[in-house]
Amino acid sequence: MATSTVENYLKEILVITLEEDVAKVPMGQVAKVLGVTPGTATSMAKSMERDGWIRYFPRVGVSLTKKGRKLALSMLRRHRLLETFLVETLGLDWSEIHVEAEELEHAISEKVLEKLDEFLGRPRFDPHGDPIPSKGGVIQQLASKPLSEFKKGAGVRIESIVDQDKEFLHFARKSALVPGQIFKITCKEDCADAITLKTPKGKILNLGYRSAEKILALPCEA
Amino acid sequence: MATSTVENYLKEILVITLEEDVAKVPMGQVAKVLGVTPGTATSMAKSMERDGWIRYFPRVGVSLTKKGRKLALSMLRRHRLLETFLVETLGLDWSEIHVEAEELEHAISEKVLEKLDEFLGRPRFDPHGDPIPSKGGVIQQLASKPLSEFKKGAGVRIESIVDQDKEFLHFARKSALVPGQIFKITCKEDCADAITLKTPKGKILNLGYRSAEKILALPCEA
DNA sequence: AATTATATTTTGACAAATCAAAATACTAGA
DNA sequence: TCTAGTATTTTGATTTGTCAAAATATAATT
Repeated sequence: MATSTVENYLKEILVITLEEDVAKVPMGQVAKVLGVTPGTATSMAKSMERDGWIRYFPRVGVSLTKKGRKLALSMLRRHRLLETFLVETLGLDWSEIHVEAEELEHAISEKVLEKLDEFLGRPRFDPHGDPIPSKGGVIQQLASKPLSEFKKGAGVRIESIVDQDKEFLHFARKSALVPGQIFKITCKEDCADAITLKTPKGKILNLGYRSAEKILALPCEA
Repeated sequence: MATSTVENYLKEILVITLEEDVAKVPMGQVAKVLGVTPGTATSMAKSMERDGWIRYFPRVGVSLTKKGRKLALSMLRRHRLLETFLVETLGLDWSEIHVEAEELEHAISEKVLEKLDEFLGRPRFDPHGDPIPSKGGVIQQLASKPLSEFKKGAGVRIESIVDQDKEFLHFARKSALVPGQIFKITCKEDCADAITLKTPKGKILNLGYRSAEKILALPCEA
């Protein structure tokens, strides 16, 4: 049985692996996302390798074993289903759910999770627009990319907000930068690092690249 | 901040205090309900006293401080609200909810709990019939007593099932021994340690004292 | 009261998860 | 290639919660 610390390490390693599409995650990054010192991450890596959760390549990084990936996916499923529940059923604020789900995901059993999934109508995406892994551990990976990487004139559908910062999320929602929302990129100026979006209704929105990089979107017919 | 181990100790000490109406809970009993060795309970008692959760009387037992009682009541509230949610909303089986709530109660925040309470319509009793402490920490204590302590001819209303054993709960439900159900005690034989109940509809049920002790009831007009 | 039984406490040990700070290895620039 | 800077690992220490087994205190029985 994995402790909830181990579950956290696994989940974060998986998320980085998926998001950055890398094979091995360096220890520094692991330490950073988990908020521990590098030394702690190293010693955890060793004990997790001992228990068969990950492979540890000294001075290079870690990757998930089959067993580790399975549990990591299960944690991600829990996390995202719980976020969905917190928003859809209990009406919590978008910006609060991450922290809450972070705690609950370690306490909810498979059985309760299944009931919850059923109760929610087996959603495929969480409120941030991220895909919810299936019970069997299949995760639908979308080829979404940051808003800043689209070309002028492109139609986009917001997929997810990378930055979980409370204030940023608040701003995003105020500006209709929510998963599912469709925009057209009407203007893009690399030198000024500015991008201009337009909703189908004609509403205009200006973003700097720093913000545009935090918003993932899919190409779509505008 | 209390660890979830401390939360468990506090909750169990409170439950014993309420159920047995005693001032101090001996260490042996603490150890037993928490499933640890007596030595562990003693050392926990010391550190919990150090942190102001309980008062520890060597060779006698422990009692809750104001601060400890407050947290214990909050844990009990969490536990019972969660049990209610698991049964009412997710449709889990009566016999499964205790274990599940035991985990979730440490992970759910005040904020989520409030939303859940609202969602459930602010219930006052959990599925076992036990009172749910209010947000302010008020718990409605009923003068219920074991079925075995009523006299022949008495009318009783089942209040709760003490034994959380899966099989016993199953049996209880099958036999209509559920909170709210009304019976009349038609026969009671101390020597044979047997008790006979009758529902208003005339259905007959025989119980040994061992079982009858596990079922709490209130006197009522039969 | 003396002995036996039971409950509680002590002691010494352990695993998990962490930190700070020193040591080491790697990388990139000059 | 050498050096300076960065990333990683080691080392030694700490806290929490636990156990087993020995020691001690209290209660019960004869």
